[in-house]
Amino acid sequence: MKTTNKIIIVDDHLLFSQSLKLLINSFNDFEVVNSFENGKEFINHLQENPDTIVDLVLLDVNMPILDGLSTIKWIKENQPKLNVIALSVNNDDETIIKMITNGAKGYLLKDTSPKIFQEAIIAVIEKGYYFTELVSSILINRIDSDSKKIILKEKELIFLKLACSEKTYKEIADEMCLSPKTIDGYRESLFEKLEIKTRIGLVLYAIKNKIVFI
Amino acid sequence: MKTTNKIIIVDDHLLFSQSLKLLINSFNDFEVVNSFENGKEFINHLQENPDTIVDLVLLDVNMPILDGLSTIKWIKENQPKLNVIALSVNNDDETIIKMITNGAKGYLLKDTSPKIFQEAIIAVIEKGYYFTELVSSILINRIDSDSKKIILKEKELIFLKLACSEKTYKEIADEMCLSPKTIDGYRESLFEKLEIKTRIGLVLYAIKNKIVFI
DNA sequence: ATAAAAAAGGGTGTATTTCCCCTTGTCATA
DNA sequence: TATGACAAGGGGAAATACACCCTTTTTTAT
Repeated sequence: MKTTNKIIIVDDHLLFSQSLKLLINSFNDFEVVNSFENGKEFINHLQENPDTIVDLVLLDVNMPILDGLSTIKWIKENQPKLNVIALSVNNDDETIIKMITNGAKGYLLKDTSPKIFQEAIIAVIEKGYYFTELVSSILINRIDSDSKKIILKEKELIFLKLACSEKTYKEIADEMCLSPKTIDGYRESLFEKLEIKTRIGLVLYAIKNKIVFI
Repeated sequence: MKTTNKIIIVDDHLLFSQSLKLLINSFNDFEVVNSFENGKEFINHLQENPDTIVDLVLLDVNMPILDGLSTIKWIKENQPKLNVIALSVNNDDETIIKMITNGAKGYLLKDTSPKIFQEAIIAVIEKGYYFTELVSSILINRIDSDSKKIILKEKELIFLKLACSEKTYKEIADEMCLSPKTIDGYRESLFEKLEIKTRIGLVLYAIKNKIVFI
C-alpha cells in the first residue's frame, strides 16, 4: 500500500497556491498539507515544528520578505534532505543555476502543463530530480561560460548602485566616506571588468543584471 | 433557478490556469468553459465561434504573442459587452489604468485570496464591476497627475533612446544627422520636462517608462 | 616571513557633459 | 500681418567624467 506524499507550497500568489493545491489534491497519492506566502513564514513553521514530515516543497522564486533563493539556501543549511522544486515565471539562466546549485531538485516554469508538472513531482519523489530540457541545456552551457565569470567586490557593488543615480562621483565619495580618488579607482576597475567605457554603461549593466531595481 | 455562469480563462501559465479552473469549478454557479494561452488564441476562438456565450473572461495581462492590453482593446472594439477581469502580478499604475480605461471591470493581483477572488467574480457578474482599494486609489489619484502629463516630441524620443547607450552626444548627433548643438537642445529640454539634471537621469527615466528595453 | 595582490589615495591632463544665453527660420493663427 | 511658439543651431565657460601613471598601506597567500 502506497502512502500519500505530503507536499508544501510556498508562494505569495494566493490565487495560484490555493488553486494549485486543488490540482495536486486531485492527483493520486499526493496531498498539500500546508502552504505559506513567503520563505520566512515557511522557515518559521519548520523551526516551530521540527518534526514536520514533508516529501516535497514547491518553492516560488519571486516572493516578498524572503525570496526563493534565500529560502533554499536556508534549507540547504538546515534541512538538506528536503526535496525542493523551484517554481517560477522566470527563465533566466542565472536564477535557474542559482536555484539548482543551491539544491533545487527541479525547476519548473509556471507555464508548464499540469501533466508535466505531475511527472515532475513524481520524478523528484521517486528519482530525486527532474530537469526539463531548458534546465539541462543551461547546466551544460554553463561549463564554459562561468569560467569568465565577473566577480564584483563588495565596495564596487555599493558604488555601482550609487552610480545609478544623478549623484556626482564626488557626492558618491562623500556618501561612502571615501576619497573621490578611490571612487575613481572603483570606476576604472569596473570599466575594465565589464568592458565598458562610461557611467551610462555602468547603469545599463547594473539594471540588466538586477543589481539595482528601478 | 440560477443558471451556471460561464467563465473563460486566458493565461499563458498553464499551471495557474488549469489550477484556477479547479478552484472556480468548486464555487457554486460558476464553470470554466474554456481556456487559452494568449490573447490571439482567445480572439481566434471568438471569431470562429461567434455564438459563444461567456459571462466573464479572466484575462492575464502579461502574455506572449498577444498580451492582455491588446486583447482587451480588441474586445472593446468587437465585443464590448463582454465582462473582463484583468489578472496580473503587476501593480503598476500605468498598466492598471490602461486595462481599466480599456474596459476591464476589475483588476486583481494574483496574490489575491480565493475568497476575495470569488467576491470579485460575483460582483462583476451581478453589479458589473469590482474595484479593490488599490485600484480605486489609483483611479482617484490619476485625476490630477495626468493633467501634468509629460509629452515628448518624436525627435526627443529618438534622442532619449540613443542616450541610453555609451555613445557620446557627438556620436548621437552624427547618427541623427544633426548638429551636436541641436542634441544639446533636446537634452536641455528633456532635463527640464523630466525634472532631472544628468544623462543618468535620462537613462533611468527611459528604462522606468519602458522607452528603452534593455 | 615575505612576496604578491588589493585597497586607498594622489596628480595632471583631456574629453565630455552641463549650463546659460543667443540667433535664425518656419509655421500657424489670431 | 504681426506674434508667438517651436525647431534647429550656436558661443563660451564651468563642472564633471575619464585616462594614465604614481605612492602608501593593508591583506592575502605561499
